[in-house]
Amino acid sequence: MTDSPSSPAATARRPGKRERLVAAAAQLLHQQGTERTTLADIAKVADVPVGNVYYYFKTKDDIIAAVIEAHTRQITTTLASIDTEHRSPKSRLKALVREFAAQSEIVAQYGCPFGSLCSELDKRAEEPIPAVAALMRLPIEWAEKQFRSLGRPDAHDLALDLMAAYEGSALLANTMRDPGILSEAALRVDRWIDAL
Amino acid sequence: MTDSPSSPAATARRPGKRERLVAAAAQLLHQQGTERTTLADIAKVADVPVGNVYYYFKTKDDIIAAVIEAHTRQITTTLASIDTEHRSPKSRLKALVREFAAQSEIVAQYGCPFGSLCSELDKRAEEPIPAVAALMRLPIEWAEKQFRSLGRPDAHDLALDLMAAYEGSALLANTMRDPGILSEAALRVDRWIDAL
Amino acid sequence: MTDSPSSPAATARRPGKRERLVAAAAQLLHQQGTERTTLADIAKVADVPVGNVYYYFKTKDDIIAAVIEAHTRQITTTLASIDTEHRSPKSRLKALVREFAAQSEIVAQYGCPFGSLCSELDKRAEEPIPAVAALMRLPIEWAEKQFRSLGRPDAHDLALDLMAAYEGSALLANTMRDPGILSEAALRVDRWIDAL
Amino acid sequence: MTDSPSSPAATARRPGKRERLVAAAAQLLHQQGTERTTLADIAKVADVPVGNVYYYFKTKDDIIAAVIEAHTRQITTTLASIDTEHRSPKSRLKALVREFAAQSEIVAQYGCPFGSLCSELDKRAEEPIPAVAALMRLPIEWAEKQFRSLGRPDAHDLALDLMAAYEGSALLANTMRDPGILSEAALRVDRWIDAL
DNA sequence: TATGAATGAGCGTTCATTCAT
DNA sequence: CATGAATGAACGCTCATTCAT
Repeated sequence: MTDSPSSPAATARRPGKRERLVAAAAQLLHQQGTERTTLADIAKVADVPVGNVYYYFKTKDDIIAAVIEAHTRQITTTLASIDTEHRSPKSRLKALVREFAAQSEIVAQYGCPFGSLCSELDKRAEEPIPAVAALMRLPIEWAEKQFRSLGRPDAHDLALDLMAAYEGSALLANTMRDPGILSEAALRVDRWIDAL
Repeated sequence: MTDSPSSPAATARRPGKRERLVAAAAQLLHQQGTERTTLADIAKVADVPVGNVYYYFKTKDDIIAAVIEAHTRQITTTLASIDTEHRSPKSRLKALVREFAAQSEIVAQYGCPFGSLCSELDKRAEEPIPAVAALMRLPIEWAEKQFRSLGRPDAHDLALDLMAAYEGSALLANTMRDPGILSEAALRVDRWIDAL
Repeated sequence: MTDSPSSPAATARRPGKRERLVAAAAQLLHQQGTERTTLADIAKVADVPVGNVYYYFKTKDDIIAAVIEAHTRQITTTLASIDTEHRSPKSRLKALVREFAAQSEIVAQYGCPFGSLCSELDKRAEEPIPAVAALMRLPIEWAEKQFRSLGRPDAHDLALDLMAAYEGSALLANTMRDPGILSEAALRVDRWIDAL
Repeated sequence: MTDSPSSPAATARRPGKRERLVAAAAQLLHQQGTERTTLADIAKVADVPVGNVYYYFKTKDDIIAAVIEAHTRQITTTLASIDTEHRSPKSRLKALVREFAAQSEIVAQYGCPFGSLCSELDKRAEEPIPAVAALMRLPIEWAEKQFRSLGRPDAHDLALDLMAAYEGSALLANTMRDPGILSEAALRVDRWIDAL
């Protein structure tokens, strides 16, 4: 019986505890915010004893950093897969918009996972954390590239506007607890892209 | 001894302890966030003894509510004064945009005072707080009225887009610590209004 | 009924809670050492709720600093009272030795309160703490002055030897749990002073 | 396969894991004290996996006991080698004093390794630990023998005074961070021995 | 034997809130 | 009205010790 390549190792031990912790932290940070989420909360959701958390992460900030990293990776993956599955810049941009709109329900409940994290972490440190800014920079730069492919000289501004429209609509949708705000904004952005 | 009824007392104590508390809270909530701001912080900035805070506000949530109320009042005042000073819907909308852009420096440092408050308070309670939503609803409804005056049947959507553009740009400006993101977005919105 | 001058104030409140905390800390630091003494220990002995400790002392280090200060004050007082009650340098020095010898029982159990504190605190910080060194410097300088009054040009060395003899004997007495080691060493120092 | 019985194993592992642990513990106990030194610290300095420590030592107290034993052995060795290399009691005593003075730099930094250990361990247990007391008793008894050889009936007291002078000076040197205090005290003791 | 991982009790500290005067 | 003091629950974090392999 060969070891399936997806399983981490032959050792039956360690069923991705670190991953579970990061996933639990990401979920709780999104739902409760950084300050209201305790390490005990994270440990409980991940089903890991509290003391054991510190074997994987030296401080709470380290867990937060891991969550940011996980988000960054997810964004990168999503953008790469859009690049693979779509050829034209317009269809790529619209795919991103669709991706955003697909989360409208959860965003209306808890806000944009990236946006609210950026907002909160800004208050945690004096200096801005580069890794956090990357959460916004990555999709902006990607969108800019698409707009440039469309021959737009104002590609950077368009990318900023696109991202701002999403983050702003996410905030409004969350504040009003109305997913429609986000999904309808997405529709308008979609038409705007078509009209470019 | 002719103590005028409007003056607080014969004792030379500064007027408006409550006002000072609310102002201090508003400032600190903006700069440090709700969770990282302690009542002791607020009391110190307001120069009020800690124990005395509870004479004016039963709980921390009450102070936050007072801050929201103060913000609401300020928004109302601003919109009213725009109404007074400008006649045409377009110049009114552009006046609001100018108002937003004027804060770009402080917004880049601490985020939009209203937006980040909405974002944070969403995580503080299960149920959304109507007073918080009003912070967004008020300018949206006002803008909607202006767009309607311009004869736009999609006035509501335009108002949402306007506010989303501001809040989204504020978030990006804060995340990147770049006031230019906000002020340049304002320029584009300005031209967009002109072009309507 | 006049307010007795020794009572702190007319307010019946605050029966020297801070003093009780410092006294409890001094006792426990002596008996258990700095590291093994918890704030809960101190609070319990002082009969003060744990949370309340932080009203008086911001950190554990602050309590330790207060204990050092209390010790410093006690040393100063003792030396001053010896100065008052004795005229000749020799009888003063012998009074100090008597003071040391009087504590032989408790020193044999827990070590010299000053010496063991110096020893422990040395390991707590990179830099030496001046206030700690004063615990040793004060009696040394005082003794030096007495030896100088006796016309000894090597007054400083004699003072160091005197203090070293006490601290060394205290350590031996504590290690062997034998108060006799300290009290008999004191007798020999006494004769040594007489013979000068 | 002729694995000589004295060589640890065929695997090229470094010899003396246990020895390395004791050496690391001795060093860290001296520099950081017993309470501030963690098993992880010791394991890291000894370059031994944490989990493996417990194969050699059941508890932290066991490692401490091993350090005491190592110190005891070292003292015994030193005294024996002095006995070998010196014939007269006086030159032997002076050799010990020289031994003490040679460590003045490190003692000024971290205290006497034996003295501070005695001081700390006194606070760790209710009952005094005989093995700890031996750290002091051994050199005292050795010195007593030398003084007795010199025909001194007060040999025991002289030995106590000698050791007390060293330990006391070590404490002062450490507290003031001044190696000179110890080395100059050693000079005076040297002259005192000569004058006997 | 060897080792990375696990565990839980406890530590120093914070803070919203209450109380006595 | 005003205020310094009091309170306790909880938080982030540490660490000696144990466990599974």
